[in-house]
Amino acid sequence: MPDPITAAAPVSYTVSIEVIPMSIVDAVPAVLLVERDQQHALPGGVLHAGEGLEAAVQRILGAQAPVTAAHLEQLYTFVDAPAGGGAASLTIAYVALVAAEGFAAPLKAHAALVLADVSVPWAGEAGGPVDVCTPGGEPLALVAGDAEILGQAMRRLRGKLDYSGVGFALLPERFTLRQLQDVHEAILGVRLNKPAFRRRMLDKGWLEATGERETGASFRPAELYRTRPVKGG
Amino acid sequence: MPDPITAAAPVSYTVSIEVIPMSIVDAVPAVLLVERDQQHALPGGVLHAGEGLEAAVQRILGAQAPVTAAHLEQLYTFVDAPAGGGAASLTIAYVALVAAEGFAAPLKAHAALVLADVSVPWAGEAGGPVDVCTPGGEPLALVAGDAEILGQAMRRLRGKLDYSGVGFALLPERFTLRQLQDVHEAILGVRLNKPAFRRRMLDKGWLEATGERETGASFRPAELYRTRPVKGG
DNA sequence: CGAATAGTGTCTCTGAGACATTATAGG
DNA sequence: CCTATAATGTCTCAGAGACACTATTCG
Repeated sequence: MPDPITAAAPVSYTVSIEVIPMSIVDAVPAVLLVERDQQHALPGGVLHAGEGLEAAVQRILGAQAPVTAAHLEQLYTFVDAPAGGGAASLTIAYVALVAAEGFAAPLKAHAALVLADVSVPWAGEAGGPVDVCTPGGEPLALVAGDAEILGQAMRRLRGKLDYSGVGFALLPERFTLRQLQDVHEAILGVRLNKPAFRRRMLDKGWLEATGERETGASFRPAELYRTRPVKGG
Repeated sequence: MPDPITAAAPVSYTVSIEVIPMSIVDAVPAVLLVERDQQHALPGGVLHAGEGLEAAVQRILGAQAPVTAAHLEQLYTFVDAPAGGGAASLTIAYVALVAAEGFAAPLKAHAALVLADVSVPWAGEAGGPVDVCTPGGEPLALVAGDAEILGQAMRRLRGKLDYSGVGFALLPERFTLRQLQDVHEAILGVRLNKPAFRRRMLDKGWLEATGERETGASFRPAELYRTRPVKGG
């Protein structure tokens, strides 16, 4: 027995998307933020008609922070606080994982883009305070709500890190085991044991040695690995 | 540089919610489905204006499958296939975990409600085919899309089971370790080792012995436990 | 050869599975 | 005293941390 009013005219929502373009820069988790009115916000925009969610994420990234996301992941959806005007609205948060080199070009091209280091303490499932600052260490003011989103994103990554391949999305196509370990340490915020980390990664069978080696180092060059194409799907 | 048309009139979406009322019945994962037109669907409805997401979930459950959910969890959001009419719409899927006894009353009260056993094979992250049938073993026809949602729900539960307390939401307030193990085995679809399971659970510190014992069994009664109130938040 | 890092061998410790043994209820 | 299940002790094995040692590149 539906209410006749809502049945005749179901409530309409404006649907926004917010994206967290995230990477590991200098062994620290970092995101791209857009500067607006002295504050810093995640890139975002409105979902168009007939547009897929991931397509919208790509469009918004292209317009505000043109990075190549190696992994897109939906985080969660929430209703926005009513904005006075009264139009109901909803936001869907996405995480976009990018290799570190992917941040340089957009930072040069878009003056409003800012690189921010993120630190999220381990506070169980609930999560503690999220700290965002410039690589220099100056704290940044975040738009209301974005700190919470960043915290959820970091916790999601931590949870998925060692049973899924999300870590690889933060690295270039060829990488050394040390780089992979740096990514894991940055996300987890913990130092890991080198031999144990190597064993675990190689035993998973996700990696393939290329036979090539790092160049440019003044010490023994590390072997380059790539993710192994999974056979059979 | 926003497009003037969409900026003036941002696209409106109708937002639906679908809920998976899930429990473990007779050591098997089970859900409540609504029968409609020879098919079976998850309970669902439209999000009202100014309504919170969890409030909407509770309202929809109350109307279609009145259970007491001990744990609500947002699963994911997707855009619906355009329904001819052209109105854009979006669905948010939720999981509602219920203690097994909570299914009896709504099944009696609502004729359209059906209890269905769910089986989701372990097929990595991608997931394999989802099988839904009556407790008797007869397969049920699901509305398009709902099988995928059920699969995601089961995989989410499997992932969270042993680092979070979700398992407790599927049990009454007081329960035996055997019941807890049955819940874990049902969700994971695997037999677990009894001494190891006991040790792990007790070591986590989430449990508290009540000193009371099971009644009615014709053998040694098991001790009843409850979840320990977490101190300090 | 020295510096710096890659990569490996080995010992130990912890946590889980396997299995057997003891404990306790009803009939 | 028999049966069924609870609860626990112990052995073994696998995975991870700690640590030291070897390997390789540049200057």
